[in-house]
Parts: sequence; structure tokens; C-alpha cells
Amino acid sequence: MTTDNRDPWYSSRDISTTFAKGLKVLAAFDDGSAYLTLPEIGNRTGYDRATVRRLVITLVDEGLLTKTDKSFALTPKILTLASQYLRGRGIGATVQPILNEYSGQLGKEISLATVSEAEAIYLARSNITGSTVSFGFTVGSRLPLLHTAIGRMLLATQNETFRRALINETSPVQYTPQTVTNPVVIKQEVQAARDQGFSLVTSEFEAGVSGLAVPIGRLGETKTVIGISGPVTAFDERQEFDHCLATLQMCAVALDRAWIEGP
Amino acid sequence: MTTDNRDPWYSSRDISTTFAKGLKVLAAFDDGSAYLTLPEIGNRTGYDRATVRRLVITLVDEGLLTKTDKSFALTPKILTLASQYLRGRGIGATVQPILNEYSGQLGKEISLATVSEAEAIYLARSNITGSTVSFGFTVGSRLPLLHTAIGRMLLATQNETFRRALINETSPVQYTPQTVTNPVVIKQEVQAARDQGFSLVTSEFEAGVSGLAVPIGRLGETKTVIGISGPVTAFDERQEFDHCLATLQMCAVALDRAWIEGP
DNA sequence: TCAAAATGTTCATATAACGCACATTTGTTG
DNA sequence: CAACAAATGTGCGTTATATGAACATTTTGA
Repeated sequence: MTTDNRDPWYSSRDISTTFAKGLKVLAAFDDGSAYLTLPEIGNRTGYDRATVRRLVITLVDEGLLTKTDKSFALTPKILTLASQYLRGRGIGATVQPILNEYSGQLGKEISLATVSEAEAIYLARSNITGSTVSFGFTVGSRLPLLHTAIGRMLLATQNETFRRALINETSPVQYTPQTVTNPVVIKQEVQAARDQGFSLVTSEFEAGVSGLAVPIGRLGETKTVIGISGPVTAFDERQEFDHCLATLQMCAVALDRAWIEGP
Repeated sequence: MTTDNRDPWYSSRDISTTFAKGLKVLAAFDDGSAYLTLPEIGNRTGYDRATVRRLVITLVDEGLLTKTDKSFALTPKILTLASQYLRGRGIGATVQPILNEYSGQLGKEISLATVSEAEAIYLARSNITGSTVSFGFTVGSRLPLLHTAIGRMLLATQNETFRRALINETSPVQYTPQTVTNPVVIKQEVQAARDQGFSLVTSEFEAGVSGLAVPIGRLGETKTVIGISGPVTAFDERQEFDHCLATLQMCAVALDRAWIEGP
């Protein structure tokens, strides 16, 4: 939707409005609410009650929703497409073992992410043994492009038109007192990430948390990055920072070699 | 679609045909093919070229597909809904750690699955440290209800109408020479699983592989099971089998306690 | 290079989606 | 607890939209 290619290969009259509405109904379950009633869906989407009803019935008939009492909930069937996506990119087979290996060396969880519309989205995360705790099954969750290390590194891999458009059009959110909201500074930071080949962001998204990210493949070629995060103190010492950066870069090289196609 | 509740709470004229077609187009990417052209999608779905075109354009506009040259591919955006589903059920936060713990004790990977339409579908899998190899990111992948331990245990948790209908309506596939295709025998096996509280299936789905599954919660209450699999020899020794079963059952109890709601 | 086949796009028409109006359920107050 | 009121569910005529044949364009093969 935002900042797409200015390639008018399709006109707005080529869009199936009913299908688009149906997808919006499905997306209404995206905000974590497990169970929704018809009126709730109506409110979220803004569509007429009758419309919502027919679209929801269609989703039930297709096996994507179940009805319990008056509420509707997602079925596990939505997992299949996601699973196919990950399998198609070799996330499970090739990426995961590499992430696990370097994650073990580093003692930190490494995440792989790509860009989706105006956000970053996690594709994989290492399964480090010790930390049963922090594993929140982050695959599929999103984070802002402007205020995270992974996000800014991803921005740096995009072409200039996309970068400019996104930074200019997106109104920055003040997540923490340290969040940089000045577009000019953000542009500089992204440029710096391009120049030096990594991005370090401190306390701008979650207070007290720093992130470090590096791209996979040469800049501008791929659109996937890996990153780690930890308490702000984690990267304070020069030696520790260098070690993290070096390991991440080695991991990126390994992934680049193992990978056949990009996303 | 198959064997649904004979509760006519909606008629077939309440289904939005356009939306249903659009979903079928999306599902065309479900068989592992990463890139599809318009004619390919047309062949898979059986819809007119013009129809496919508009539906695909809609999907691109919604950010679920990308166009590269003449082909279309899924975008990472489909991960978000799946992610929300898993988060909503507490898979990442509560289930995963428990699976990991008992998996460590057992030295085998434990998987959690539920039933989706006429198949079983994996919701989670333990991240055991040693086995970087076998981790194929199985979350979301499906397996038959009739010829696997997990499947038969799931069948055993379903009400009798569903069970009967599915066993009678589904034509068994001869996956291996050992696959039981006689519906009467399958019915007996499912009944046995109900009676004894576990299901053991040997070499019926993949030659040389056995599976063992137990339900979570009391039978008939929930519709989720956990299971392990391994070479047929793994469960040969009585002592080893007993140990596996006991550990699985303890894991099931732990999950049952930790869980709030079922799927 | 040209023809033929396959794919992409347009546009009149039939159809299916829309949302009003009516029916039904749920919640609330005297 | 009854009777009203508000909110939600559903049938149906109207109209906007999806359809697919016809036309345009690209790709394939000779």
C-alpha cells in the first residue's frame, strides 16, 4: 500500500472489492484478539453487518474460521500457508541450523528479518538452548523500520526511492524518550548503516535495549538482515561489540553462501 | 468441508463466491511452489484467466503477493496471521518451554498437534539442542489422521459422529506396505487409543518409523495431542516404551495445567 | 521473419454483492 | 418478571460488480 513501485501495471478498477473486503475481515483477527463476534468485526472493518456476515460465513466454509457460540476464531489452517512460505525459502532446512550454530558461539539469540510493506518482519530466530524464557515465538511478528537496528539496516538495503518515501511519509512514533523522531537524523543513521555495513540502535524502541544488525549479501542485492539485541550495556565495551559484529558478519556470510534465492 | 457439523446455520447462498475464489487462489500457493504465473494459477484453480488476474492483483494490492517478472510469490505478510494464531493460544509463551523441558528429559523431539478439517496439523515442536539436523520447521505441516499415531489419537478425542464419518468417507492411502487400509481395523485402533489413552502406530505412514501419541486433558474435552516418533526399534523394548509413554503423559499433564483455553 | 499459440486486457452484460427493512435475540428498567 | 429498547441476525429488490467472450499483446516455434 505505502510507497509502492510507481509502476502502474494495474489500475484500481482491476481490484476485486469483495475479495479485498474479505481479506480485511480476516485481518481483523490480526491484533491478537482470539475471539470476535460479528458486530466486533463490523466495527473493526467498517463494513455493513450483512456484508461481514457473508464474508465470515465464507471463511468458516473454507475452514479458516470456526464458530463457537456467537464468536469466531481462527483455525490452525492459517498455519499451512505460512509454513509453506517458510519452507519455500528454506528457512527451516538451511537457515535455522546456521542461526543456531552462530547463536551458540555468541551466546545470544540471532534473528533474521525482512521487510514487509512499511515494517520489518521476523522470518526466523535461533533456538539457543539455555534461554527457555525469552522464546516468544517471534516468527511473524513485526517491528518498526525507523527505530530499530534491524529496521534501519533493512531500510539501508532498499533503493533510495523507497527509503526516502518511507522516511518522509511515516510519522515517527516516540516509543521511548530516546527515540529519534527527526527524519533528517534517521536518514543520516540509515546512510551510516549503508556506509559501515551495520546498524546499532540504542534504547529507541524498547528502553534499555540495544540492537545490532548486519545485512545478508551485498547491500542492495538482498533484502534480508540478521540481528541481535540485549541490554544497552551489552555493546558498551569495544571488545565485546567487535566480537558480536564479527560473529554476526560471519553468520551473514554463511547464510549468503547457503542461500539460493532471496525473498 | 468434509464431515462438518450437520448444523444448517448457514445456507450455501450465504457464501460470497468471489471471496471464496480469491481464497482458493491464495491456497494455490499451498503446495510448495514458490513462484506461480497467472496461467499456472488458472490451471490449479480452474478459474478464467481474467478472474485469476483480478484476484491476484487484489492480493498484490493487499501486500500478500509480490510480482516479479511474470511470476507471483507469497510475501512474509502471511506470517503475521499465523503468528497471531500461535500467540493467541500461548504456543510460544507457555507450550514451547514445557515441550522443550520434557523433550530434554526424553532425548526425543515432542510435537503438539491438533485437528484441522480432515488432517492433523502441527502447532509446535520442541527445540532439542543436539538435533540441528531434523528440524524442518514442521509447525503448520499436516499429516493424515488415519495412519499416524498423532492422527489416530486426535480422532479418538473427537465425537463419534466425526470419527465415524471421517473413517467411512476418507479413502485410505497405502503409504507403506504396512499401512492399514481396512476401515474396520482403523476403527478398532482408534477405539483402542480411546480405551488405553495412547496410540502407537508402526511403519504405517513412513516405512521404518513409529509414532507414539497421548492426548492433552481428558479424552473428549480437548482436541490436542502430543507425540514422538522414531525408528521402529525405538519402542520395541518394553522398558523403553514405558519410559517414553510415562514421560509423554507427564508432559501432557503439565501442558493441561499450564493451558487456559483449548483450540 | 513470420505465423500460431498462449497469455494479457477491455468492456457489455448477467450476476452476485449491497444494505435497507423486517425479524429475532439480548439487555435493561420500572 | 414483564414490557420496552437496543443490538444483532437475515431476506430481498436494486444496483454496482464480477464475469468471460472478444480483442490486443506477447511468447513460442518453425
